[in-house]
Amino acid sequence: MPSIDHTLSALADPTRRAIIAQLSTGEQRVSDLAEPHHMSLNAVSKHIKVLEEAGLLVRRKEGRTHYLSFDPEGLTEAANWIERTRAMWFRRLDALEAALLADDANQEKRGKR
Amino acid sequence: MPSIDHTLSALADPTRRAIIAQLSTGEQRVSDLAEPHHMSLNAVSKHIKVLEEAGLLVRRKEGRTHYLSFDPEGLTEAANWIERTRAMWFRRLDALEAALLADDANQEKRGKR
DNA sequence: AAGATATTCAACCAAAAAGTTGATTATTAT
DNA sequence: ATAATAATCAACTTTTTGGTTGAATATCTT
Repeated sequence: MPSIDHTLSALADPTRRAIIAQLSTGEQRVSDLAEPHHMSLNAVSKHIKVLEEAGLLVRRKEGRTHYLSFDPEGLTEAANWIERTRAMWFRRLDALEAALLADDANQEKRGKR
Repeated sequence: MPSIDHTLSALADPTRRAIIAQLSTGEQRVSDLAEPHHMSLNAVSKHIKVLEEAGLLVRRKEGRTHYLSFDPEGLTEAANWIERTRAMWFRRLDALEAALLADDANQEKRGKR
């Protein structure tokens, strides 16, 4: 069970986000994923491992080659946290607005009196 | 201009997410934010700085005390990245499904022949 | 003017992250 | 059987991170 900590820190690295983007067209081998990045194959292999442990990638082995694909399920917890946080904020804003409106109404009354 | 890297790695720390949660009820002083965490005030002060630099918090100084509040705007870039990524995946799934349906149709034809 | 309070700055430390190179394991091709 | 290919493992280095303590700065209170 990958935690939200893992997911978010996995996503915080640009190379890893690039790898995810590379998988938009479907599964890719480790070497294919590594090719565009100017760093060793080993380094990319490690990035893949991090993404995998974060639940963002799944690996399918076929002989000596490993095929990686993106698992969107890995994103949901993080996405939910962000949306919840925004929502809590908008509730706050709404409350504020309501308070302002109530105040306006009071002003109105006082003005008419 | 805080990058998405900054935002995501800021959010990857549980203490920092907790701080954001603490701000759901409105602005708080540094010491108030620090109080529930079992670590030094200095440590929390640093976490706040990280969140601030990531564009997730804003600081208002009033005399010697600093009031922090959450800035939901800081979340949008990260939220967009995640949503875009999910969307790109669902497009892929849709394409796949379409292909399968087309295949089914072919099977159907062949069956009837 | 002193002292208390709110906060940051600076220097340090230990652990984790991101990269490297070299060796190892498995699998496939000649 | 040998050699080539696909990938990981292991050991090491450098940088970054998350924490500490102690000193400094700024403001408020008496």
